[in-house]
Amino acid sequence: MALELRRPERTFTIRQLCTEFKATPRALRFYEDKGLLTPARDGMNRVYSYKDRARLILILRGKRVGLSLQEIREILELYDEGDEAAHQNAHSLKKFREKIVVLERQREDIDGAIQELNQACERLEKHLSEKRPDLLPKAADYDQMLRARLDGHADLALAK
Amino acid sequence: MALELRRPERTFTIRQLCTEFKATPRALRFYEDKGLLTPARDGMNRVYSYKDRARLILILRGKRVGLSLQEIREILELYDEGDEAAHQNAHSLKKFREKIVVLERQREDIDGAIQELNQACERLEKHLSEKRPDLLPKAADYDQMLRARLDGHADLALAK
DNA sequence: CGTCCCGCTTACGTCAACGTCAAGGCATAA
DNA sequence: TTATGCCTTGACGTTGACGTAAGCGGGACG
Repeated sequence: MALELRRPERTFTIRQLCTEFKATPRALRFYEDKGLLTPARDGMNRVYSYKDRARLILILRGKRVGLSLQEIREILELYDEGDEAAHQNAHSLKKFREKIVVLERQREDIDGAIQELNQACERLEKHLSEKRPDLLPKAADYDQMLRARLDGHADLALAK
Repeated sequence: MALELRRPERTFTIRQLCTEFKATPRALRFYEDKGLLTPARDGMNRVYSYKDRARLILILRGKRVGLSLQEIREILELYDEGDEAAHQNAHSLKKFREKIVVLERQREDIDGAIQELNQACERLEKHLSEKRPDLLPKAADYDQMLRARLDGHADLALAK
């Protein structure tokens, strides 16, 4: 099935991409409005290519790390216009470097936040095990959590 | 000076905190509106304690990692009600664990985004060095960047 | 044949996180 | 005294990223 998806001539409907990546048709059309996607058309209907799908993956990940659609568009544009407008590109270069700095700090922040949440969890578990051990999560719940985590990564696995 | 800041009885005006953390008074009042901060008052004026300042640090970092003010409030609430409502805390525990999973994925996303931005930068630099080497950043600019980065971390150094 | 279900477009609504006035209080400086 | 400056509380405006509803066209199903 992963092989199916990888076949370059393969195309997708809007709904297929939406269900695959848990987006909405409205969102994809919005991205198109903003120039981040330009799917082909079959009559009126949008037809997304394998490349469009790859762009969508980049868009969604960009969003998750806090990039604006505007910034994401700049990155995407860089990918398909190998050339032209060297002046603008100098500007892009500066902005990208700045963004990298921001993201690196963001990663530090996330590490810190994870640490603190872990500490908070430990405190909570200790508190609960003393006062209300009945409310502590059971082995079954933990199992459930692991499965959820894997589900969350399913699209990433398909994406590479 | 760091010792000054650490003295627990030390208080802060709204503007002091704003300049220290590059926020605006409007933002701090907004956080108060939403229940994330509850500074004391001297007449009409807000008086922020050392603890308020610590909360603000958590708020700002929470924002940087993409938490909503709502979520940040939940975390903060957990910090000062060490007790009571064990049932609710069991719920908090679950939410925190989920949030940790989200953050871990987010860190992966950030690593990927940094990689891509770096690649994009390399391509841009190569492109520029061939066509418009005059537009390439100079050593002075790099110096400037490093200074900016250090400034950005000054508050963190004071904060810990 | 009607009626779902998709899909399309256009247009207005919404929500978070503030920004931006407006109108005024209190204090210090000229 | 007036002026300057920081603080206050509303109240309304803004921006980004969509949601939602209205209205139409086209296959598929019963």
